[in-house]
Amino acid sequence: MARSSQTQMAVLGGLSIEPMTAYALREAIRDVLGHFWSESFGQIYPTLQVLEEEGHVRRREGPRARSSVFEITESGTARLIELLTEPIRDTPPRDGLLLRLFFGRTLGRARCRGLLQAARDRATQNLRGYEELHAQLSTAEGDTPDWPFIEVTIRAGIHHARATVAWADESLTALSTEEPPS
Amino acid sequence: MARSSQTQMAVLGGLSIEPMTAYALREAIRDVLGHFWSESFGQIYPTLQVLEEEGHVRRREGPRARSSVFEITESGTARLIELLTEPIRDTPPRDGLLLRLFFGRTLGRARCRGLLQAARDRATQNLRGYEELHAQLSTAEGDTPDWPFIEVTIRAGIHHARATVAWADESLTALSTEEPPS
DNA sequence: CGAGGCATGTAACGCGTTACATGATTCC
DNA sequence: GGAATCATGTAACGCGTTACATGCCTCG
Repeated sequence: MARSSQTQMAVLGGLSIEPMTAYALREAIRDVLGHFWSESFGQIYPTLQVLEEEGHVRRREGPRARSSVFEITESGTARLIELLTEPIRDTPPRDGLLLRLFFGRTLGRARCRGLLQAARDRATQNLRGYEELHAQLSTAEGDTPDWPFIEVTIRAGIHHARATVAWADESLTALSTEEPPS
Repeated sequence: MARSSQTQMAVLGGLSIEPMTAYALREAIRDVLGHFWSESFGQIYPTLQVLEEEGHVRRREGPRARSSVFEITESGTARLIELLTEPIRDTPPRDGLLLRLFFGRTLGRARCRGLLQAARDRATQNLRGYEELHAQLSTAEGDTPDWPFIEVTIRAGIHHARATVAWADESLTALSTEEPPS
């Protein structure tokens, strides 16, 4: 009974879609899972070694000398389902933007508006990113069984980005006056 | 030039609104900042000691023996502004729900729908929580200069909760068929 | 033949949580 | 007088990031 690992979930999950090198796995996580997940090299390599020892992944010769392509084994798939079924461990929230806005009286209205505008810009940019990602992946993966699930995660990003834009607009209006109304 | 600390920001910010004991500070952070921030005892106490040594907070006799009420000093306010002005350090995202849904093919549609339904329920519950919080604080703090900013953070929660509900509904529909369409 | 990207790993460090440990006060 | 809550702190541990260290391969 190995202890639970979120990194194992992401690694096994990635390999369940397609065998890859550790390097490619990291890129895939960054580019595709990037808006809701992250893993660093320092986690991925040791995790792959552990998974190999436990027989959950198999190492094959890679495209170059000293490079390896990893593929998931049957026991790895079982382990993945086990991990996926575990209760979600929610990380304590830490939103630096909201924390700053909360203390907006001290920070000042002008700076708050700056932060809100920046957040709005980022959100619209993200929105475009999601649309690109959706277009790109729907042609590449559109007819694989993974696609409907991938799409769900992208649409989560879209919904949240839109909500952020609406909230930022509303808040910019609310904080528009330089001095609070008497 | 002390190193940046997110905990210092939350602690000084809390005390900038009202002097409190460490215990009350933790409760305030949990109850009011809870939906976008968290601090644990293990952080709050050492941070208060550091801030006291640096002269950013002052310790006064508390309501009981061996208890202290902390209040922010002038240099503490300056330090708070300094911290508030620092660029936002965004924590790498880690959304366990989206990670599981992404690997939904392996997890199975039924379980995905379960997760989505649970997320939807939680979001509607949060929504109610925000409304309560809004009502409660708007009477308690409604005419303080902090209120407009507090309201902005609550409305962020409301917007995101609504977005989550809409996304969950849409996704439940998308994943409603037991077998993928041929 | 050099720059940049592919590829693999290790080690140190910091942040933050959890669990532990203790005691005062209030309310029933 | 006992339970719950207020109150203060410490210590160990784990997770994850960052920085470091190394080398191959391809393209221009």
